[in-house]
Amino acid sequence: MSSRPPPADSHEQILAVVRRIPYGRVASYGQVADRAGLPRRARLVGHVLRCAPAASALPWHRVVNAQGRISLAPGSDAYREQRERLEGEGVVFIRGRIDLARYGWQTSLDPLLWAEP
DNA sequence: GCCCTGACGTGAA
DNA sequence: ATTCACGCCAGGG
Repeated sequence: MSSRPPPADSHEQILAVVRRIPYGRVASYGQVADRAGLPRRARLVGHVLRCAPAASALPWHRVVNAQGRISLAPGSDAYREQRERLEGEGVVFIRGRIDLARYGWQTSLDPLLWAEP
């Protein structure tokens, strides 16, 4: 058996994880890779997303880098589209950054976990 | 085949 | 906060 999943499977795994990111939340490339069973393959996630058609139903915009910043050239069309999609879901940008403690997927400050009665 | 680049991450200085 | 180095590896030239 292979110690590593074949490329095709890796792509499917990554896409599957991205599809699971909830509305209004964001996940980092590393987090997606991790949950896809591909630790330290953050760059592969970026590559897969780049190859993925923008017209697909994939919520690619919910994937940002570990600093809560959009990893696309600031000012580019792609950058604007990702930011607009996220803001449309209620995600707030502060000086170009997203507070991962609040909008990150499955973080300790998840409002659902700390919700008061 | 080799070399460089890149939608990244982490840790150290 | 910023810079540097290293790990990882698919594609393109």
